[in-house]
Parts: sequence; C-alpha cells; structure tokens
Amino acid sequence: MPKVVDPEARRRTVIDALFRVVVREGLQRASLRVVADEAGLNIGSLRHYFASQGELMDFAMRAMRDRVSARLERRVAAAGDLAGLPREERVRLVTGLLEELLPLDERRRAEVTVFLDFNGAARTNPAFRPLAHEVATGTRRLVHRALARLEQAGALRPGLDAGAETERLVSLLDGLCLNAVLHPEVLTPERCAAVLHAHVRELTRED
Amino acid sequence: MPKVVDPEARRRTVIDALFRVVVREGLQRASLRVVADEAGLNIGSLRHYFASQGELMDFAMRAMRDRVSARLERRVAAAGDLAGLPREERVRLVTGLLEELLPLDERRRAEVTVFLDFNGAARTNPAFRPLAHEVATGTRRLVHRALARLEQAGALRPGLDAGAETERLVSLLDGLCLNAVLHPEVLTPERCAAVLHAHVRELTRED
DNA sequence: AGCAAGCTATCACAGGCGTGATAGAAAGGG
DNA sequence: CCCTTTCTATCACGCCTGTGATAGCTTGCT
Repeated sequence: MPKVVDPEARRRTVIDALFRVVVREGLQRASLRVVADEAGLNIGSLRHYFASQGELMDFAMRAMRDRVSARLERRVAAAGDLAGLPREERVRLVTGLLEELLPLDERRRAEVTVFLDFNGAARTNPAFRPLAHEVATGTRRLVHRALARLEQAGALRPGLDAGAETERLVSLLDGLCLNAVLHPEVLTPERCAAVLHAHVRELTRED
Repeated sequence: MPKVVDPEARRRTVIDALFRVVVREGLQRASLRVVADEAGLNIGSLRHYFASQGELMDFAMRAMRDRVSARLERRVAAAGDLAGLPREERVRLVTGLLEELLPLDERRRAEVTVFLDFNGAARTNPAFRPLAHEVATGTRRLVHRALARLEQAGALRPGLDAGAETERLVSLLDGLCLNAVLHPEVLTPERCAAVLHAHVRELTRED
C-alpha cells in the first residue's frame, strides 16, 4: 500500500552517513542536519525513520556493535574447535582474532574511531553507558576466552594469572587503538600489529 | 592604579572550574557560560581574562600539561642519578614514575580524564593537535628514558627491543588510563597498578 | 478513481552557543 | 577630588541545535 522504500536499507544508509561524519568531524558534530546532509536526505525524511536524535544514536551504536561482534563471531566460528591443533596454529589463530580488534585497515580504523568517540561520550552521557559497559565486558570475555584457549593447549607461559593477563591485554589493545587513531603517523598499523605479536609471543614463550 | 585582583590567580580559578566541568560533564559541555557559573564569575568577567573560548582552552590545556610535567620532573629529580643504585631500587623508582601517569588517586584521575577528553577532541579540532602531539611524544620520551635507565642497570631482560617496548608500555599505560576512567568499577586503581607492576616485573625478569 | 498509508519537505519555536559592544562600578595615583 | 585603568555586568546579534507541527507528494490497494 505505501511507498516502495525499504526502511531497513534507509536506516543503514543514514547510520553509514553518521559514521562518516563521526570519523571525519567527531561525534559532537553529528547533528541531525549534518547527518541528513551527508546522507543526501532531508532532515524531515531522516526523522521519519528516527524519531529523535537519541533514537538515531542508539540505533547506530547498536548497529556498530552488531557489525563488529558478527565479524568476531564469524572469525571464532571459522577457527572452529581448536582441540587437536598444534600449538603454533593455536597461537596464530588467537593472534588473528585479537588483530580484529585493532585498526589495521580503513574499515576497522573507522569502527575503532567511532567506538572511541562513543565510549568517551558514554562517560558523561547516561544514555550511552549501558551499551558501552556491555561492549567493555564483551571484549573482556572474548580476550579471556582467547587466553583460556591458549592455556588449554599449554601454550601459555606457566605462572600467569589469567585474570590479570586479560586485563593487561585488554588495556594494551585499547591503548593501541587509542594511539593508532590519534597518532597514526607514530603508531602505524604495522607497528600496532607488531606490538600485539610481541605481546602474544611473550605470553606463549616457554622458558 | 587599577583594581587589586591578581590576574594569574583569577585565571587559575577559572581553569580549575573548567577542569571540574570537564570531569563532571565532559569537554563539550565546558562552554563559557557554564565555566563562568562554575567559577562563580560573570561571563563578562571571565572574558576579561580570556578574550575568546579558544584562548581559554589553549591556556587550560597548557596549564594541565605544565602541572603534570612539573610533577613528573620533580619525581625524576627526586630519584636523582640512578647510577650505583641496586637493581631492585631502580625498578622501584621507575615503577613509581610510571605510576604517576595512572589515575590512582582523585587528582591524577581528574588529570587523566581531562587529558583523554582533550586528546579525543584533538583528533578533529586542529587547534588542539599541536599540544596533543607534544604530550604524546613527551610521554614516549619519558617512557623510553625510563626503559633506558633500566637497561643501563642491566635490569632489562635481554633481547628486548627498546623502541618496541616503549610503544607497548605507552599503549598499555594509555589503555589502563582509558579503562580506569571509563570503567572504574572493573578496573580499580589497585588492579590498575597491579597490571603495571606485573608488566614491569616481566620486563625486568631474568630467565 | 479514490482512499490511505508511507514518505518528503518546510516552517516555527525555544534554547544554547561565541562574541562584539557598551555601560557602570571599583580603586589606587595625581 | 578626580581621573584613569581595571574589572564587572548586561544587552544584542547571528548561528546552530532538537523538536513539534503540518502540508504536500507518491504509491499501491480496493
């Protein structure tokens, strides 16, 4: 009966425009008017799909989380059951999974940039806090499981506390993201990956 | 001839108010009117000491940098020449210096919070970029020197690349700051310090 | 054809922002 | 005392923001 537009697709183009604006000019510049312009839409049209600014932001950030976590789960699934794999293969797979969290190409760079801005905003914006908290615990769980899988294979150096190492690795990854996004000329993707590799190598080194 | 107010002191009270606002409500909420209210000043009065918003921000961020770097230099000076000190003493001093960069008490927590917001803004605000870059290279230099001092004492594990370890330690510190500020309930000051201690211990461990 | 629902486009309003301009108060030096 | 400089306090302007309201267009079903 109505028009022929797919609302799902429309919302996707809008939040893609939002992400472009956030990456280019920051979250605080992502007003309804600016995003609408970026999407080539009229603001009234945009508001037909997102009743309010809060709704837009909420939808966008959930979409971002879904996109990333889908990629991570795909990667985990592709790795399959690690049981029976040789030690080096496990280390390689786990490292690849952790690399997925770093801004090593343009796509991941954009995602990480948005996440950083969003997390920063979540500190003072109560509306963002639940999702930010969820993402934080989600990555912790992922990293913890990654370390646990190494431990199961006996690939982890003995005497390491899994909890403490999780915290260390999570903070290292976040710090790498931060520096790679804010100072890309000093922390290039190559150096970024190299630091992660060195860290994992140290965790899995046998004495 | 004029009034009796010390402009230096006035500016300090203003930027202290600014810092309080940034910590409590974020950098983007730190408008001239809000900061003036927080300082108990009229906006016109505030503008007598800071001609524009840019000037206020610039002054505030430089003041923050000066405050932190002064504390760091004091600490370095207090440590004095490390030559001749026993290995464990060196490690202890270096660890203490690095702890100065973490939000382990309210003062450092406020500083780190402001710095994170400021750095985030610097990504898209050209006016902030020079100072943000300077701070970033400054911490790198500090961390690099700290590691070098350990190396001089033979306290560093052999086979470590100083440059790579600097990058790793800087990112770890930044990540710890980020998580401690954004998720204080999961990364408490104690855990934060513990992670740093574990890292330094690992760097200085002999096999 | 015509109705209804989905969609696009605009207008208006209130509120916050930085800033230029300006007027008045305060206070020490002549 | 008064004059000059510093300081405080307000007003107004233009811009941008989110949002409520509304009118008009498009499209497909009956």
